[in-house]
Formats: sequence, structure tokens, C-alpha cells
Amino acid sequence: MTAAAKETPRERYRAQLRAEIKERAWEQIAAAGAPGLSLNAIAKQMGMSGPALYRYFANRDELITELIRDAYRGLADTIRTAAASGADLAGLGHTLRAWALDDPQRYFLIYGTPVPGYHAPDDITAIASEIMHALLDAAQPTAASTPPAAEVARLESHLAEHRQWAGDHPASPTALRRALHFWTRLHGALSLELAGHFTGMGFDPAELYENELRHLTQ
Amino acid sequence: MTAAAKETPRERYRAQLRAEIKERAWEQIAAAGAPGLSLNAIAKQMGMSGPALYRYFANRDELITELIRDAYRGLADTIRTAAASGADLAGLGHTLRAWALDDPQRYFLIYGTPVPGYHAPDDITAIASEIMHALLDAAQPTAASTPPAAEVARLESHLAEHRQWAGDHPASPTALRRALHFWTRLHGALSLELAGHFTGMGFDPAELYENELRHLTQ
DNA sequence: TGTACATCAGTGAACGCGCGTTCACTGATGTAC
DNA sequence: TGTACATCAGTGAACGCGCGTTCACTGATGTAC
Repeated sequence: MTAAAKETPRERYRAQLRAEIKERAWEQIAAAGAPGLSLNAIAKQMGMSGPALYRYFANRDELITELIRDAYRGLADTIRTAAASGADLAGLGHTLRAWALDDPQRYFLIYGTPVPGYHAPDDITAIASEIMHALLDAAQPTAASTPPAAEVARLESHLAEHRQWAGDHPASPTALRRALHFWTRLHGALSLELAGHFTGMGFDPAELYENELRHLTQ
Repeated sequence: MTAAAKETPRERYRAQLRAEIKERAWEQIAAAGAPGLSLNAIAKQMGMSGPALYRYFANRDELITELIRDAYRGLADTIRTAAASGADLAGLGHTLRAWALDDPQRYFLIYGTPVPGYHAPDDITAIASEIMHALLDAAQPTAASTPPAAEVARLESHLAEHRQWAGDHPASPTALRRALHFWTRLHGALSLELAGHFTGMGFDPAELYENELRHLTQ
């Protein structure tokens, strides 16, 4: 608020236009996927000439990187807000699915087919690990959770030996394993659902997802 | 063999060139992803002019569809061959991972980010269900497998009621559930690994994958 | 075996398009005295 | 309050590029008698 008061009208206008450019970019991505994003098309849709956009973004790559950053930021905030409201792992699972269904192409911009040669800047990978930390918090074993079976213990000891991620996070190997399973399993069910691989099979993807959540939280 | 004897030299040559075009197409996809595939670039790489390719494929879309078909066909054959050699579910899991690692972009062409508006022709979805049937065969419960827990039974009853896929396959609800979990969980771990989301975390993706396989096969 | 014709692969020119991006310029908005 | 200057948004023309695709044509290969 105090920072906003310092904003000049020109800065406000700039920020608004940047936001509108991104808005149109998301619409294009939703309609044709990320590869179909075109600066000229965005400009035309906004009723201005193509070169005008270069006042707001250095080039196409910078715009896409910014969209990826926003997507990560949005997901991280959504997850953390849910966690702060007392959501458990299952709750976070529902939050994740709702966020993905809200804009599938946005989800795929993060977790979809990688573009060969593209490497996200460091601040984006930092947001990604923020998400992981939120999962780790929620994955801390509760009193009710059962101890891991013998076979599962193998992955846990592996994680205990090799983890150099989750930096200073005081997560137990059990929590690490649960967080990883949460991530990979839900992503598996979710991405196949969003890509339409379940259509025509006659079952409810939500049911499959619920089932995985039950497994995850015992 | 007898069919091959009927082939004229011209037909042989045609088939060879079609195959080489696809070969170069796969190289391009490996290098820049499917959106970067260009007929002209393929022609140039083969030392011929762009229009020449239209003797072999009606247009770009037909080539891509053909690649998708070949990818599905290849995976289905690989899975079925492994199953015919006596591989169990865990063996099929290893087969799947090896096939995906062999050419990640080929895997993503099938299971990656969907292109909005694209619908695969019927014969391709038929191959997809061939794969599912192979999984169902391998997912039949053995004597050693434990009965499903109470929570899991919910998905099974749901599948028993609503399944209109797997047509005439005599799979039990338990086998359906196992096959689905096989598919979604392994895809989850695999696609995140291939997309590089585990890099820098310091654990071995193969270990995570093995762990999921152990869960799947009890 | 030789000639006449049909088939087919591949070429080069061309079309129209949309892309990202640069540049010199106009006109409006804000700032300093 | 009024004038002089600086800042900045946006335009239109232009560049070079690569794309998919068509078309008329040449030349080689196969087929029929």
C-alpha cells in the first residue's frame, strides 16, 4: 500500500499493460499451447502494433520465462495458502488438482513436455523448491501414520544418504518419501487426465485421484 | 517374406525413403521437440528439395500423425514382446522405463503436453488400448497377492460399475485398479524424471522408480 | 532385343504468410525552472 | 501559472527468415508390344 502510493501514474499504466499482455498470452497458450504464442498476435488482439510490446518485454523468450515464473509463483502461493489454512496432505492434493484443472495448459507449462535446451533461471527453480518445502511440511508423519514396510525402507535409506535437496529442511526420510510420492503419483494421474488419456474409459478421474490420495495419507 | 518378394524395386525404394524421412524427423524432434519439426529442414538434411517430400507424405500433419502412430506401435510391440517372454508387472515397468529413456521426446510425443484441438485417429487409440490390454493381462492377481484394503475397494467397485473400456477383457476390478496404478504412477515418476525435475535433488530416479514398482507388485 | 509409351521421383520457381526484431520518427505526458 | 525541455509510449516501414504448399516441368525408370 505505501509502496503503491509511491507509484507514479506512468508506472501504474506500465504495470497494467504488462499485466494485460500476459493475460492475452495466457489466452493464446490456452488456445494453442505454448509453442503457438506470438507477440504480433498478442499486439493485434490488443489493438496495437507489434513493436509496441518491446517497451514491456525485451523479447519473446523473456515473456515466456515470465509466464513460467508466474505459474510457479501462483502454484506455490496457492499451496502455501492452503497449508496455512490447516490443509493436510489430502487437502493439498485437492488444491493441486483444482489449480491444474483451472488452466491445464498452465499446468503443462510447468510440468509438461520439456523444451530441449531450455533451462529455467535460478529464481524459478527456487520457487519450485519452495513448493517442495511446503509439501515436506505437510508430509511430516503424524502419530496416526503407520511405520514404513520393509520394502519401503530401501528408498528411505537411499534418501537419507543422498539427499542434498530440501537443504536445511528438517524432514525425516519418511516425510521425504511421502512428499515424493505425493508429487509423482498425483502428477501421473493428473497429467494423464488433463491430456485426455482417460476419455472413453468410462470411469471418473476424480475417483482415481481420490484413491491415490487415500493411499498417500494411509 | 513372400509379401516382400512381391515388392517391386520402386516400392522398395519408396519404403526406404519414407523410412529415412521419418528417421530425420525423429532426430529433429529429439533436438527441438515436436513443434520444431519442419519438412523443409528434413529435405535439406537429406540433400533434396522441400517439395520432394510431398511424394511421400501428403503434408506435415500426416507425417506427425504417422510418427505418433509408430511411437504407439513401437511401445505396444515392446510391451507385448516383454509380456510374451514371461515378464511380470515389474518386468513391464522396467521395459517401459527403458523405452522412455531411449528417446524421451518420443515418449512425450505420446504422453506429453497435448496440443489443443488435436485428436488422434481411431486406429491410434486402438493401439493405445492394446497397450492397456497387455497391462491388464499382466495385472491379473496371483495367488501371492494380498486382497485389497477396505479403502481401495472403493475404486474397485467404481471400476466394476463404470468400466466400458477394456471392452471384452475379462479383467477383475482388482486387475483394473492395478493396471491403472501401474500406468499413472510410473508415468508420474518417469515424466518428471525425463523432464529434469529431479536434477539437483541428489537422489537416484531409478531408486524412486524401483520403489513404486515394489509397491505395485506388493 | 528394341522401340513407344506411361509412370513416377525430384527440381526450381513462386506464392502468401506470419514470425521476431530494428529503427527513425511522432505525439503525448511529465518535470524543472 | 507558463514556458522549455526531457522522457517515454506507440507507430509504420522495413529486414530477413523460414515455413507449408502448388505447379509446371525434366529426366530417369519401368512396362507393353
